[in-house]
Amino acid sequence: MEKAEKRGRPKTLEREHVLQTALMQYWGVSPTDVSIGEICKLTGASKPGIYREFGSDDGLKCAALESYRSLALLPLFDILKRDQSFAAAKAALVAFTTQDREALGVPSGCLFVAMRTQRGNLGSATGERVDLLREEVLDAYMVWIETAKSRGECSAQIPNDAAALYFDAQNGGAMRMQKEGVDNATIATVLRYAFKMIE
Amino acid sequence: MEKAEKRGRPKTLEREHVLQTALMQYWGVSPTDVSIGEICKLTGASKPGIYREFGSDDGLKCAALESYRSLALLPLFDILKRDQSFAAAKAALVAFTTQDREALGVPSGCLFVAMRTQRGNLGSATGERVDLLREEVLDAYMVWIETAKSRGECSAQIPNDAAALYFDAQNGGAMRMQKEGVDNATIATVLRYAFKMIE
DNA sequence: TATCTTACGTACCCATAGTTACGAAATAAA
DNA sequence: TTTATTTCGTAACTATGGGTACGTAAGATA
Repeated sequence: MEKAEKRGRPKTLEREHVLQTALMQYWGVSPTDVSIGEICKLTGASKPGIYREFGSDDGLKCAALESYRSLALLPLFDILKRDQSFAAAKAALVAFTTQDREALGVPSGCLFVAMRTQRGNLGSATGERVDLLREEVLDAYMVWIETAKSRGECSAQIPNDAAALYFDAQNGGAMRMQKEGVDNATIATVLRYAFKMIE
Repeated sequence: MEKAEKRGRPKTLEREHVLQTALMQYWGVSPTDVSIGEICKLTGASKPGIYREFGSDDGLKCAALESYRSLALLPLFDILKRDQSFAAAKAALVAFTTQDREALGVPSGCLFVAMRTQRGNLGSATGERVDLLREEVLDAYMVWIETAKSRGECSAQIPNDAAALYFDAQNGGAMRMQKEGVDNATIATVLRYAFKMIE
């Protein structure tokens, strides 16, 4: 598994460490308020080192977003795609969204939501990735609702695309509340009421 | 009405013009992505002139927020306090939120919502004003719901504080959708479904 | 040992943004 | 006309942040 010894000076930059640090900072602080210099201080990496590894600020953010997708978005997709009742999925969504972040050692709020509101301040690579992810999320919601309707578990008249926007908006609202310091129990209450609507 | 002639060089800085320009920029672009220098270019005012008039970046933002309150938040409070049925008020909220901004010559989205998400990047004066306004908004929703319940127009079991957060979240979501380019008709659909929940 | 290759990191460049020092200009009062 | 007063705006200062030039270190190969 070890890569054969290559020529030249061996690389010492810890890619994963830098990436995880960047992710946590972007997530916990804000994707547009954490400088490369800050990441350097926190990881001990040098600026040129980070640029060699990620190409640019945009590249680092993009890589962090990709990590975030694996970490926080895939579980969401999993809930929506899992073979379970509409009601069970909604409950799982509430539970997932209002997890105790502190206990999990993970920041509150949602990096993806933050990047969407900061869309205009992101580099092209990250920005376009955000757009794609948005599509992916809305699509996942839509397929989920479609399935629920076809199974007769959801008889709401709302069009599927509007319903997808609706669920996405609820999630966004929950993340914003979390950032504003509303406690998770209250957020869960709000979400349950919001999700009760469509059934 | 004209102020008596005062000593010293007469003031030439057009306060209202600067304030309105700043408001529209903060609103249309983002409160944290418009520099004083930009406002200067747009209004012809000089930097020291603006500092003399508003004290600081924080002061200008705070003044702009105050203007925004009069322009966009008071009408909201008016809807909530007006003597009308719960259903009528909800309809009015939807209509107000999804007005054709272009036709009104006003940016899409909501400066107050934007400032809330940017809370950490605001100066102390603006930041604290934002906090106060948030209280004011949540309070207005709460009184409104309380009244509706006491009138028997709303029988939802949701606690009043959670309901206030709920409506606030819906509004925030709508503003975000508007910024992301979702058309007002779709937003109205989503909002109507969201508001249908509590009745 | 000499050379080629690759990565390292200090120190810098440049642009932007908030802020202000300060001399000039304009007006009323003396 | 001189003086006191008030505002004006150019040109700076300082800090920050994205990005990089370049000489050096560390290993493989010859």
